[in-house]
Amino acid sequence: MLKNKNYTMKVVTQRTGLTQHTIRVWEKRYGAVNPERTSTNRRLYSEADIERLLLLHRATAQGHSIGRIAPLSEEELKTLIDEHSPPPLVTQPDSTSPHFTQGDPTAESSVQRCLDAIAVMDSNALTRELMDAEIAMGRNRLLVSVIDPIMNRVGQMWSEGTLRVADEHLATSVIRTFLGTMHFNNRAPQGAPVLVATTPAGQWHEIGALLASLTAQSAGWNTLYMGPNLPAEEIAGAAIAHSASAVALSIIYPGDDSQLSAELAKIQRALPDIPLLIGGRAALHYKPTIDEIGAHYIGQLVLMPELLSEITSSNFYNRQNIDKD
Amino acid sequence: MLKNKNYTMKVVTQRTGLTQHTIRVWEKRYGAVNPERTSTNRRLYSEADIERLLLLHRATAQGHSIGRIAPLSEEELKTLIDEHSPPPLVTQPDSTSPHFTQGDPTAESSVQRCLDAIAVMDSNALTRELMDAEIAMGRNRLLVSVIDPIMNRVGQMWSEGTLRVADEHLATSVIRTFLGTMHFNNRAPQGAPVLVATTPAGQWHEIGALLASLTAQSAGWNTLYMGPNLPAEEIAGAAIAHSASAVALSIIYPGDDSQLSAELAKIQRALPDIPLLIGGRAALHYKPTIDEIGAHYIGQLVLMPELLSEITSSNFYNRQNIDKD
DNA sequence: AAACAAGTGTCTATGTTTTGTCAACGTTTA
DNA sequence: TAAACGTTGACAAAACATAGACACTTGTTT
Repeated sequence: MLKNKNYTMKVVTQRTGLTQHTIRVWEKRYGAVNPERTSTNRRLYSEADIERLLLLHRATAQGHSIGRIAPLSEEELKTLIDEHSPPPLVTQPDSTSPHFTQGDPTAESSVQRCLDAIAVMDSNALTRELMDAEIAMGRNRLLVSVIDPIMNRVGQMWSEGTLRVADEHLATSVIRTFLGTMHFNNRAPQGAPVLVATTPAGQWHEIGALLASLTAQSAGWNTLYMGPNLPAEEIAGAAIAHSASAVALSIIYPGDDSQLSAELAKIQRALPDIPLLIGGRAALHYKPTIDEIGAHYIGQLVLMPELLSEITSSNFYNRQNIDKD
Repeated sequence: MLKNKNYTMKVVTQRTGLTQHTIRVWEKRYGAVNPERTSTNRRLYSEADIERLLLLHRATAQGHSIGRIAPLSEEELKTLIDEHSPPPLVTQPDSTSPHFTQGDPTAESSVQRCLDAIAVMDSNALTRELMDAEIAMGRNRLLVSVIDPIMNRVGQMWSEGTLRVADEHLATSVIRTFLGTMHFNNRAPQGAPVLVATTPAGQWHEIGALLASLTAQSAGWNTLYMGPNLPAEEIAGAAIAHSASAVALSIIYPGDDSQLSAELAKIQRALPDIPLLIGGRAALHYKPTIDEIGAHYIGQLVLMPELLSEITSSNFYNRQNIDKD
């Protein structure tokens, strides 16, 4: 059951992103929550109160008016928020289109503010914006609708020459830190399946692997993030040592094709029974290799949860050629 | 049963980061701990007491009120702290380092616990240990006496083959994240000198540059960390754009000598008036180049603050003399 | 289109509670 | 004797609470 821990005002503001004033006025005007009080009249919030305020914050951030949604139950709030976020459509990065995430104005404006911060090289502002976005829209949408688009956009601008290399590096570094911090909360459920996430030798960009690891975490997996540029033997060794149920690799840079293909093949050969998930911007270049060794290509991050649940549900053992129904 | 070693007040203040006053008042007002007493009324704290105070300190730093959490058990405190995911780390008043410690048993045991965590690939334990160490010994000592030694030791064990590559990667990744999070608290004093910290092209290991950046931060500088592997033109461009007073580079991997030497020379040529600080494990390999282009070699992280203060005092532009001490 | 009303977040003013710090002064330790 | 430790009482800053005013947006009515 829920332990009735009591949280003070300050903690609630930190966890919900709302101000003291707003929280009190929501209570007074709309009865949004009914916290306990101490003998000296201080408010004491429960875990459920915080959860509820967080949901209300997200819903209002999506444009709903607090007066209408304050009486709703938490279930209703959740469906309300889910209805609004319609991401799981494949949006091919049309190189001519400036619009990336259509249909999600909250995320879109957040992405824009992040790009602005990157443009002026204000790493603190970027971090702040990411933290706000996480509170306002939750982990999944942050990953799929904010960070993934930002990285795509940055990569695109970099290849166009619109963005300085230094900007790209700064952004990558800040986001790397942010994802690493998110990653720390690895609430390990005991019997959960394990995913090993990393980057094969020669591939130094970590963001993709971190995104994969975090996505798997919120799908209930236990993940082991190993950092970038890991040789095949080490990847295989770690996967075996931790009885991984899957291995995720990110490939960003289309380097020496033959060498990387050989690495991939070596990994799969060492782990014949473990599904290998391969994604990242340059993964498409290696599609033939991926198909040949029976690995799984992940074109978009949004598609990953589905694949993960397939792995856990079915006995997905060494089925090399799965022809979809 | 463990022999309860008894610690004096002074030790406890050092290890918890709390003041004498606070510790006593927590005991008196909230019964936070109940230390033994000597026959002459001096307090004697056990290891468990210190642990408990450490937890309380961290929880209060996250916004919980001491009066409310003081009665909680240590288990409850731990879960309370863990629930708080993305907090900016505690800003430690680390100005309390007048004497440099030679033996430093606190730091040594902390290093040992970190290495243990690395050996079993427990990234959460490693992170926790680093957080404890930051609180217990402050930022400066954490960097100089814990993290720097860990990285040296890991590098050494890696080259000896005592440590698996996977371990080394995991440790690097966790520490990278930790340092990145520390880096976020960049309170910018307006007129402070600016340091650009990065890694030249071909050098992918970030830890050294991050350490340099953080060291400069606690010396009062405003720093711009740019991530690894930055081409010479970009380094120069960033330094000029932000009117940097110095540029710090970390070199870990002794790669293609001629190419890196050329990069270094190019950087110094583009920035004739800006001091170039070069450190890292492999920096010694490039000593001739460093001397030739007039850059500064930093053999040890501890030596950096001195060099920084020399730079500020000599540059000393539009600043009036200080007549008060 | 203009005017009005309601909804909503923020701010100020004022009072109470909580909490860290300090001064004063006595005792123990090195 | 100087430094470290102890107790007590007092104080100031921070955190929290309430009430009311204000500005801004939104939606409705005239």
